Amino acid sequence: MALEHAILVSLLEQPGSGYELARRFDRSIGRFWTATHQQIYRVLRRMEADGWVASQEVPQDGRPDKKVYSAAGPGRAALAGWLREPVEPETVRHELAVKIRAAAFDDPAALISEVERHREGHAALLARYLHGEQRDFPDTTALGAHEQLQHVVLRGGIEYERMTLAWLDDVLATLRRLAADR
Amino acid sequence: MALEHAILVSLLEQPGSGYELARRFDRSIGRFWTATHQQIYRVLRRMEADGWVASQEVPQDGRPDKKVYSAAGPGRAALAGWLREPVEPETVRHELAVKIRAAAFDDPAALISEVERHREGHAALLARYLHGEQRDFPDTTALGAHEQLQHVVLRGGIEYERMTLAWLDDVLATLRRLAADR
DNA sequence: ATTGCCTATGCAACTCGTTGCATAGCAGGA
DNA sequence: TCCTGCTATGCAACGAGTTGCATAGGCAAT
Repeated sequence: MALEHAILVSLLEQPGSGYELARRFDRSIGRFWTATHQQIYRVLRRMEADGWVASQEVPQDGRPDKKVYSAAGPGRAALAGWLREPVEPETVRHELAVKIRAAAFDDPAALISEVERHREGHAALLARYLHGEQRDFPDTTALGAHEQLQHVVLRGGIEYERMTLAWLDDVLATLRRLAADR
Repeated sequence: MALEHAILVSLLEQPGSGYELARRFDRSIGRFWTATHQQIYRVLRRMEADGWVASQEVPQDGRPDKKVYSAAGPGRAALAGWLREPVEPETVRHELAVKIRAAAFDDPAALISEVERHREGHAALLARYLHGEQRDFPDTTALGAHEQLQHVVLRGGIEYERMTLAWLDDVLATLRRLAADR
């Protein structure tokens, strides 16, 4: 289970409430590990019971109180131990790829608009990543260890999106060729 | 839920038993949708109850009997309907990426051998994909619709592995630089 | 002879993850 | 004014997915 570890990393980078964590997962972390707010709240309670994180009630005016969590000693130790254990290679759940193979048993043209929609989503995400890179890493010559590691993960996201865009163009060309042949 | 649909596609391409499907998921399909044999057996039973697939007992000598499943009419219809519904973008569960960010709070050098191990795995997979491409698509000028769609999905896998290899080299260079700086 | 692996299917128990709903105050627009 | 949406947390129920184990014959190597 890596959700605990992803939460720990996020809390070490910056303490926050369950709600704030959920938004971080929606934004940056979500490309590598997704989680809904339900999962996050449940895991946070378990982690607190295990002493991995500590929480503090923070009253706010104009909005509900929040419980701000931060990583505790045992959590850091657990993270260090996990770092030294091997992990499985990443898994991908790619429904669109299943659909493309399925299109062989139906009309390939029916998939074109769907693939175009996915292409737009990936293009928007790439733009957001590139914008974030400009903002957070304007000068790559003088970065600390922390920033260098964040940056190399971001570069992974950027390259993934570029690759995916090029592939979706390949898919679209194939589907259009097949549609024209009929 | 796309497991049903992935199974249907696989059975349309070639009928087979639960055990055979599990091996196909381990090999080719597994890069886009993973499933254990447990899940496959369970879903096959449900699909048969729903009339999506039909099965036939096949006695074998020297090994246990098997139940060979094939896609039935209602299954094909369900697949055609699913093709016209939008699906979510793919999700990635990338523990290694979480680890790389976690390394900022520990010793980055501790990750080097792990990343090298992952690199080897991806290099082996790329080699297998390229070998499969040579074997299954030696002449790309005269492919049917079916083969063109299979090929474009395979090209996606190939490009994914190439991209990942390049990124892992980038990660290794970063980790080694950080280790040398200490 | 025993051990381990492959084919083939399945049960039981568990954890992971999603979906729908509820509460509750405040802000902003039609 | 009403409706929508944001912040903030949580319960309950369900479905997806994993892990451990069981059966059972055949094959190959030690």
